Amino acid sequence: MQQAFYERPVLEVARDLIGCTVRHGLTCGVIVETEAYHHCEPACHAYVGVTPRTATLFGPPGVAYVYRSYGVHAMLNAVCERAGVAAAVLIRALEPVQGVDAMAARRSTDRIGDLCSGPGKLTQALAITLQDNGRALDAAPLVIGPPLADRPGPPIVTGPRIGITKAVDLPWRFAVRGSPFVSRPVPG
DNA sequence: CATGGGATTGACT
DNA sequence: GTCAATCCCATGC
Repeated sequence: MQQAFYERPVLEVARDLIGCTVRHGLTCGVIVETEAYHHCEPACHAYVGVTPRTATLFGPPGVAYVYRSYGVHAMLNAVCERAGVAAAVLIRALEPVQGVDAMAARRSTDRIGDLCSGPGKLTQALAITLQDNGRALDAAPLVIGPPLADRPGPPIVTGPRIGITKAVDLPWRFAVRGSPFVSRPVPG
């Protein structure tokens, strides 16, 4: 996926990333759930402006923004829109495709539906860490690629974002309708 | 320099 | 359903 793909309105990118693949090392999965964030709304980390933490978000598109949540989990985002505009798509869930054994070992479970069904789960399953922050998303070891050739475009549903306390009503969450691999069902 | 708050998860009642 | 773990960083003194 080239930089021009990410240098667009973040809501378009969030929708278009559904069905794309995320690969880290030997593990790979298909994106089934995303959320969009933009510095114009208070749920976004970059709402406060440029800081050491948010510098990645204000930088060029097509790179990873990885941060630690609740002191425990790493969260993977794809930086979008032109440099100077902070926006990103949070990758919230994957359908495991390749390296399932490695994912199961890292996650300490064999249940396929529990390997990548959440933003903290998928980074653990794919071994994505804060070391990946700022890394380009079009070259090894961390690559977001186009949808697999043998897969039709899935039906997509939208809804409010999960786990936030501000701007809770914006319908900026996207997911594959009926997918068993999403973190939580989309209302409606 | 001290403090408070998370874009969550898993274990437990 | 409740709740603790745990750490980075933004903010304020």
